[in-house]
Amino acid sequence: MRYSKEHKQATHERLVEAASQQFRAHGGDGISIADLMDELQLTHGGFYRHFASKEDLYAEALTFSFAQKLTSLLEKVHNDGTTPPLKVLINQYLSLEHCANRVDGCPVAALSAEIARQPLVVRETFDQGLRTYMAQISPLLPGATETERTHNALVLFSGMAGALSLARAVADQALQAEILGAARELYTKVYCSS
Amino acid sequence: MRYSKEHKQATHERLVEAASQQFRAHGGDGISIADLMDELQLTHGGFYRHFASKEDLYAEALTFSFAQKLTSLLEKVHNDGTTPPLKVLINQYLSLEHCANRVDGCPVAALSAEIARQPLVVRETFDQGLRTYMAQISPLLPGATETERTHNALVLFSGMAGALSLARAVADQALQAEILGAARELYTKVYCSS
DNA sequence: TGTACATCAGTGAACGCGCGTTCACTGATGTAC
DNA sequence: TGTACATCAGTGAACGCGCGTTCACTGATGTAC
Repeated sequence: MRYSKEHKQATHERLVEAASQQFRAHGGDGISIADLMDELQLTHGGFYRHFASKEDLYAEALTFSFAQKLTSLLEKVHNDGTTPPLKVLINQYLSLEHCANRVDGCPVAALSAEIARQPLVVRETFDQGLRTYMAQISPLLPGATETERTHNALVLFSGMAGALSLARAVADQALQAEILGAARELYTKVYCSS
Repeated sequence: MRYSKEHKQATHERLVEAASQQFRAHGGDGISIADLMDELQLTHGGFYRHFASKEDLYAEALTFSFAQKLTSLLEKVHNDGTTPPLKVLINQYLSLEHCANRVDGCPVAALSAEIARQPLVVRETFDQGLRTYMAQISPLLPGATETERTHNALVLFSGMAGALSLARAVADQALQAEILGAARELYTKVYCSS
């Protein structure tokens, strides 16, 4: 073989990571396979040695996005010893920084609307990613039972994703900050009061 | 003239309404001008007698979507004399019916993610639509000042839009109902307890 | 009132472009002998 | 150890398709005389 086994795997992973970022930033229709391959300094023809279709890549990239965002969120939670974990999480999710960086942002905020229109395979991948996401977050939430904590996590995250998505859509920067601030305030009050 | 003045206006309005529904259901890239014109039983060439570009139509359709959704939400609020207005609003917004009917759904839930990637003109139209939307809804919300009520409206609506969008994305119907139910419960508790 | 002309919403072919996907080919390296 | 062959990640031209947009044209009706 021209390339080692590790080389193929590495290219595959680089593709998934690049796609994960570009899909979050521009949506599934917002970047072409040629653009992605360009980013890795490859030509578009080679794409199909790694994936059966663009949809295939989209699904893999989605899983990657969930995992990456989860890691980055929890990392900052653990690095802050003084502030309550959930408060760190909320402040980080609803920050101007997260709002500006769609590339590394939460896939729920960036993609849930378009995923509703995707084929079943993609939507099932989404379910799986969401469930893992929620399972890792729910321990930080109030609630007597796991069901209750998961429900709280689902509502908090869908709510924050909605606020983030709205803030990103809005043209007026003052309104953008207002949305994020108001959401931060309310979710902190509701979930961090205990 | 071949057609009366009213005829042109009528075609224009039919186009905006059809586009408003199709954009909400399929996203801005999800339907073509030819599809839209087909729906009105016209040919695609005539489109440019009514709009300078697809983007132009998108902006007009967005304004229409806000107005239509606002009307339909408030209508049901006023038709229910017994239940508290805000509770009617929440139950309606987070219903399985709204979840299933993207065509007549809230533009925030369907389009905010993609509007973040639209040109400034469209985003400014979105701002305007959102402000009107919020101004009409805020009187139903708790809060001592108008600012406080508007903040509450922004957080409630972005939160509900996020929950709706997530429920639509999810493949598992049980999870879908769980998300809507949990969100209904929390928002009712938080905003309707007074 | 009747006639010639102007208007313009709508028609449908055409253009240019980008996209997802296919395919014959390349050539460095692994493997068989 | 050295040589011939097989492999397959990556190349780049090509295909077919759908899309937004343009444009010369149509023809029913409004308007000028």
